[in-house]
Amino acid sequence: MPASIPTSLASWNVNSIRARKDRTLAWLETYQPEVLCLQETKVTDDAFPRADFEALGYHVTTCGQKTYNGMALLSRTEPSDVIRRFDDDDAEPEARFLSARFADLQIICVYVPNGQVVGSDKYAYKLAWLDRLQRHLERHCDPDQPLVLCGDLNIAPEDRDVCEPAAWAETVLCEPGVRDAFRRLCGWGLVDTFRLHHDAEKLYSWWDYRQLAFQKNQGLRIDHILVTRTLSRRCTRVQIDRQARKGKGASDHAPVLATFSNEG
DNA sequence: ATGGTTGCTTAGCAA
Repeated sequence: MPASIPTSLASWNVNSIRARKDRTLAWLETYQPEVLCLQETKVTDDAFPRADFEALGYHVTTCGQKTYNGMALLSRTEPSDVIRRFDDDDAEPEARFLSARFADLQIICVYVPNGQVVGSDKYAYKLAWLDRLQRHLERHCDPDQPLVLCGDLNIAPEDRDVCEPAAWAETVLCEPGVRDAFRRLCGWGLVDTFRLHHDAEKLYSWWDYRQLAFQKNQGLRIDHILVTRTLSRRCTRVQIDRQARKGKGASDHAPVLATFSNEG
């Protein structure tokens, strides 16, 4: 078993790293994952509060922009082969794709476009973006090698991932087009680690700030850790940390944490 | 009831 396989890896849409810095630092100290993939950092690379995370012993790899989107990879070891934005388009204005290598392990962190409303220009962009992600995997990655694709996919893959499936069915998080895209990613060779360990369970990773959605548990599971076969065999546990969504000053997303063993 | 909440940036957008 390669030594580079992390014992644990997490993904969290923090909805601004500057607004969530203290919560993120505290969470890291508690769970101490090998890698934490952040989305919606909402900050340019030069303004990312990297020193605070480096002080905890993490390398900080950012792919940010002003105001919107943005990701960061916090990791115990330093990555190589960092790719920011799809490498087939240097002009891509939105920071939504960050890929890095840790020895023989490839990690791709994504913040998939939300899409706003089915039928809108933004929704067409979401579907096109998901196609580009699929193409990236097909052209540049190997499903037989250790690879993690994680982040805010803005897709609830099945009805069991949705509080009220009928009410959400025609929204940008659930309608058939995005669920097809999710299935195509899995068809390439990815496994939804959460469903390895939670079958019929309805657990969510995002709750709207409005209408007391969290208190009423009106959520959806749209944040995912997908892995190739060689890693799914070693995935021993996946948790969604609801605790982190609680209280004033929380992100509207909870972190997802996957644990791996070195035994295959 | 087309609302409501949050963050960034400062009235409006995105989620």
